[in-house]
Amino acid sequence: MKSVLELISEEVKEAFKAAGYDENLGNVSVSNRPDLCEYQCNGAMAGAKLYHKAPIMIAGEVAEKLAGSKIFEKVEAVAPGFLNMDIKGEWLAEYVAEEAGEDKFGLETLKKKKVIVDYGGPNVAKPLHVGHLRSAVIGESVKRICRYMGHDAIGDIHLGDWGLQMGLIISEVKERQPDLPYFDENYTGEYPKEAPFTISELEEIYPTASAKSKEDAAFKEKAMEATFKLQSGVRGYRALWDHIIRISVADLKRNYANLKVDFDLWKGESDVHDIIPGMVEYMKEGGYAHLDDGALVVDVKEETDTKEMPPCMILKSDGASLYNTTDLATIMDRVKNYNPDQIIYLTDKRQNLYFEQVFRCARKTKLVKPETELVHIGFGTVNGKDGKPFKTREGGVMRLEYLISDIEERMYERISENREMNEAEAKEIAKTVGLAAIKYGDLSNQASKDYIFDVDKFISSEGNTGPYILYTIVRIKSILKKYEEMGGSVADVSFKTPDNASSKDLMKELTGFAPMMKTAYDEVAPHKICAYIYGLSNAFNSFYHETRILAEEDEEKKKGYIALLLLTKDILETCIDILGFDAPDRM
RNA sequence: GUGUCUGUAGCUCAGCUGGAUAGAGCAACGGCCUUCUAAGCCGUGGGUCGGGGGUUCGAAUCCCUUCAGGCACGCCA
Repeated sequence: MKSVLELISEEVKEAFKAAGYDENLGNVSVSNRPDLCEYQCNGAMAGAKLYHKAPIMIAGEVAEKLAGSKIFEKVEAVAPGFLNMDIKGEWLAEYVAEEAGEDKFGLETLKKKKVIVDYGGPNVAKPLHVGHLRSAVIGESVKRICRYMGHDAIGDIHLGDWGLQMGLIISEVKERQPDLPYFDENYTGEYPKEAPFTISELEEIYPTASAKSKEDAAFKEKAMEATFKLQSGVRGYRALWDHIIRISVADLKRNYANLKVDFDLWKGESDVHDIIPGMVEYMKEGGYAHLDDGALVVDVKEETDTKEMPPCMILKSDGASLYNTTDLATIMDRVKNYNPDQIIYLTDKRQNLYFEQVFRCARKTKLVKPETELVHIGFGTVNGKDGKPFKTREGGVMRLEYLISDIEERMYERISENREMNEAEAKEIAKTVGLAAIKYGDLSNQASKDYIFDVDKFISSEGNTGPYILYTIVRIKSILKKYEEMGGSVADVSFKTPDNASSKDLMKELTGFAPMMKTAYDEVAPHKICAYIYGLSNAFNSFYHETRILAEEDEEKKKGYIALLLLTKDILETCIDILGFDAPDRM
């Protein structure tokens, strides 16, 4: 379905043409002076030079051609050459009615692509912290945007489950419980089904081991050896590793479920371990890789580069693989198993250069087809109110779990102050609203920028916040419920010509959904969705305060209002679902 | 040093493919609940768009330059 702007532009272009000018001058935009008009076209000014004519003359001539239009209520040429337009409420209502009847509110979906979204990226045996929030929250939304646009998007968590950290944990476990069968080289029996540690012990073991390795060279040596043994497939080490993964993944699943983030694939670095030797061999044989300072590298410099571009490292000088190796092997694996048209990575933006190297390397070595899109979305840092990376009051890393429960607690207090409801329901609502507050707080900022994690601001329901959006939805739900209780049927409503400024404004906002989604997808910009629903919520709330909906005596008018409410609610709920959170029924 | 990102109201941020008087929210101040959720709405004040130059009829937006800050630059991930 064509957007309002497209339809108006077509009309205005036609008028430019009829008046003897280039029709490309007829592009229309939403007015930046709502006090003067609803839509504007600046083409006359651009055309002034072309036709050696005063812009106001051109605008005047075009305005004349638009005189009998079925779309416009008002068209005027204003100095120095603006073409100002208002549209007819009648036409707008018809458009909105059509939009409401269309699948996805008239959004034209794209030719289906297979997309892999690589996000999350937590390390096993380490608790999630604020740093993991952005990848999870933005990644989930990007995946949902892709799906809404018609693509087949697969989310992969891409666990960090294979490096030195695993060796560290194994070594520490060995020091604490040396008698476990995993460390007995002569042991041939079955290993225990139960892990020798719990998740909370595991979460303590890793930092302890990590700290120890920094001070104790001998311990680090052991850890590296353990890593090597694990990677060479030593039976006991693999069995112990299985326990670590199983316990961690169970915990991660619980945590991500709380965030309403779900992955289709729980793959990790370990999954490509076996194909690395083959890939390295392929790169050597193809003449792509060469030795440099003892390390195996692939040159990724290009002639057009204006900056230094270090080579992409495939193997360290000691022959060990590294992050690059795993990522390249993962690309190879994904091409083989899923044949994606596009792979999207979400990581901290500090890895920009790194991913550029990896992508260039993958292309140069023909791991991917030339048309396969490799995209890195680098996001900014989460900062505290002091503008420095977010920390607890004590200066430590804030666990995501605690952060979330703190916010839930505060939402619970708010609910208890405002409404009478039983504790169970209040807790449930606090959870829903709290999650929306966090996710919206993150997503409403541009992904690539750093942002300030301000809990007070996020949980507030004033301004561009999650709770404000939810409150708007809850309000609508509440009115619709009452309408049905009064005997009205939501199936039996239809849009009416708007009878005041606020209902017309609301309708205009509603027409913006499809173009906004297209932009949010093109620019991979969830914050555009936030900005849109904030504007829509504002428009609705203004309308709400000006209009007595249920008390309206004219039944037809009332049905028109209800139709507006329904569409507003549908669009808001669709948007928050794409952002990755829900609205409660009341709050 | 090279590259890259950022700099807009006291604070947090939009706007950046050039258009009219640069927008929101918070904070400050003032109004609006016997009526559909006041977690709301309406209003007031508040700006050298880091600085300088250029292109243009017209610049927060494009180009150059400069200042300040963040980040990245082969054996970490």
